Amino acid sequence: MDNILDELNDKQKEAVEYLDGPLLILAGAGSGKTRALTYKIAYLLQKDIVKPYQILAITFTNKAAREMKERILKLVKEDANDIWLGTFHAICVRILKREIEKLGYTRDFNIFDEQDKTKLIKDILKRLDLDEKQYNPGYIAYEISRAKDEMKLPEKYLSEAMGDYRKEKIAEIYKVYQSDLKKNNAIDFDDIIMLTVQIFLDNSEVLSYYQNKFKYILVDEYQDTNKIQFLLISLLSSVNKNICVVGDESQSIYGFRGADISNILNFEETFKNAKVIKLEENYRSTKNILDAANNVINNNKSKIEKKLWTQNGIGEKINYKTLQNEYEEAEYITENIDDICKKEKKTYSDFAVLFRTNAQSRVLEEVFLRESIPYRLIGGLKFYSRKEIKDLSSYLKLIHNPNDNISLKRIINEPKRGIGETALQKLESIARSKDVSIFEAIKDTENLNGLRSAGNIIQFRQMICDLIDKKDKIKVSELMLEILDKTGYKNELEMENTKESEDRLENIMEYVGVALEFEKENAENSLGEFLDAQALISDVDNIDEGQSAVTLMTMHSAKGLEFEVVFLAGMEEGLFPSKRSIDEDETVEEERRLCYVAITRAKQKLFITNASKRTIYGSTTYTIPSRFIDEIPDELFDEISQDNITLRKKKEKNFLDDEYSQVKSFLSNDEGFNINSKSSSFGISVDSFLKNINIAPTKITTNNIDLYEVGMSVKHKKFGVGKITKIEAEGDDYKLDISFENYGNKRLMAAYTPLEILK
DNA sequence: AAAACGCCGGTTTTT
DNA sequence: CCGGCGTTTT
Repeated sequence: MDNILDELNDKQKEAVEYLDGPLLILAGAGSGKTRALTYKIAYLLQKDIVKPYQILAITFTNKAAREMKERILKLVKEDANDIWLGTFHAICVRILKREIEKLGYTRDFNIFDEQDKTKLIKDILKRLDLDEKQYNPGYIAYEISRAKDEMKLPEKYLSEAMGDYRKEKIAEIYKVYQSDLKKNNAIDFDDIIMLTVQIFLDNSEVLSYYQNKFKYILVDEYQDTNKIQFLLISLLSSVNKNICVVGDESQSIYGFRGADISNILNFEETFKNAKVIKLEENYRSTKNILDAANNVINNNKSKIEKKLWTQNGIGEKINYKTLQNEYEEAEYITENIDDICKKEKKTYSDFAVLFRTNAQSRVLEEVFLRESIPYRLIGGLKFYSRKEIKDLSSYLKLIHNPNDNISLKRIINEPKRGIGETALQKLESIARSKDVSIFEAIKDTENLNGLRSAGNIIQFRQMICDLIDKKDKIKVSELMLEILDKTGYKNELEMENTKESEDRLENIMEYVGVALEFEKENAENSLGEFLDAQALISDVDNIDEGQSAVTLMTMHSAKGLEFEVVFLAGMEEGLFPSKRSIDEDETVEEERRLCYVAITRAKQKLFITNASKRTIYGSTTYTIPSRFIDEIPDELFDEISQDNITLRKKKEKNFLDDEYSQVKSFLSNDEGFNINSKSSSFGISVDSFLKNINIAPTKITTNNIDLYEVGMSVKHKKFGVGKITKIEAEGDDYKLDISFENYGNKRLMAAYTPLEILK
């Protein structure tokens, strides 16, 4: 521990030792940026430059915080637990717990999740008599969220909306939303940071306390911070000016949720006398993999010049394979995993399959299950959005904070206890007229006069009050069991005795297990702490490295992680880059950065796959390989992949103008295949399709077009059974004349037509 | 009050 | 294709 600096390269050492003012560490993928950060903290403590509690260190996930804490503990003996180390949200909740009363909330505030938020917005729309179709709750939520990212309170939002009727309406909704939250003594996810900043701005003594307290502020993954996070750290660092941020603009992938890449691009201008140190040596990947990543990212116009290099060997070449459909793609992946496991000394946990959308995971899971390959799926797991889990957690939230109307409304008649819609509506309007919460209204028995369900309501009230009395006396897990028992929730499920109810019970017990786990790790476990932790937890936080299983997750979730072998599945235009991004350069660039992140997760071996035909959400589309594949030089692919590439190139060359028009007329014809499908799915519109071909002519590798013969019986998805009457070559494709039994004669292009050969 | 039905809409990524 | 939600039915 005397010479922790010896374990660093020159640049990292420089970054650790530089202590005078703002420091920007530009660190490419796998260059040991987290390592530099960790060692810097250890160094600060070891040299006794600051006390642990004077350090504020912000990570992107709770898991990263946990790991960093462990590593610091190993390096220095100081108590790393006293460091303020966590995500922006975790840190701000901690501050809010101390300071939120200044804004008129109490410490027992609840944190609303997305579902609660949407419910509240829908409530408000009803109250304001606005049409949900015109004011899509999801869109409103998004707008409010973006506004909060920029510290725009309803008044500010309104002032900017002037003249725009719709925005003015949204401003009105936002205003009511905010005041409703407060009445519920609840905050939403974005409030966690916004309210913290608001407290700082309104209370100079509070701000100055934290400004002086934190002598050093460190931020990891700085490229993914948003405006308000920037504001927060600017405020906090403005006294001591010791702000050290680490990031890589090439890995900025959260623009869609307000992350502002200019935070990192403009760091030097914003923080005077900032020092910049670049970490450019990659310790993770082979040269081939790094080459691929560099080539891809070089297609982005906006980036800070830096060249990532490695002393690692050249390594194996990249494997690229186009499969017929998503099932074959999954099978190809499992086969390769099996194969590599057999031939090399690898375990399942060395592998990761990364995809763009969670929707892709279903087929992968299916095949992994069938092939008996253990896997763990990160994210997409809707455990917490399951009804039974939401119900139980709503009970907990109501008990913790009885003013939470959203939670109360969810469970007041769950399980059924004869408190119907009319009664609830009456109670709600009484509560509103008296400006109290619904639970508060229930407490006054006079308010129940004339309600048929008054008796039931009183019983409910008593039950909740009893549970509130108990909440601080027993453990959270015990409270859960008590709720399940006293409410009759458990009994009802047991009586139902179906497969579904059994599943639900199982889920509930798993949730109780989560609480037990929490109690083990947290000495001072209170209900509030448990609920906060639940609200802040992310999917990656739960990765259990211990078990030997292949990791399946989105490319976003993979940020910051690394694996020996990585599969990138579904590398297709419209999927990745996503359909919604391909019309704008800026968003494509973000997709490209995501691709860069995905590639650089791999240490030794990279597989890229796509399916020529993919079914998602019920509709099947023919696909075009992702432009990102073209951006990787051919020579980086292995021999087996070359056929795939040659085939594609050949198609490209022969893809002449008249064929474009054929494709176009074919597509607009509504015959055969549904590449467009106007409003739905991941398919590609004719325009983007053609635009794409023009930008980067790509192949259409599809059916085994060579297999068709005149006289063959074939089956078409829409036209049914028919016989091929004529085949004519058309570039690399064939025109098939088919006489269908029920639809007459049609002329179809072989490459675009899904035909089943009947013989 | 609860179950059953049927329609519509959304389906990128998430601390 | 799925879930959510409003409507109708019992």
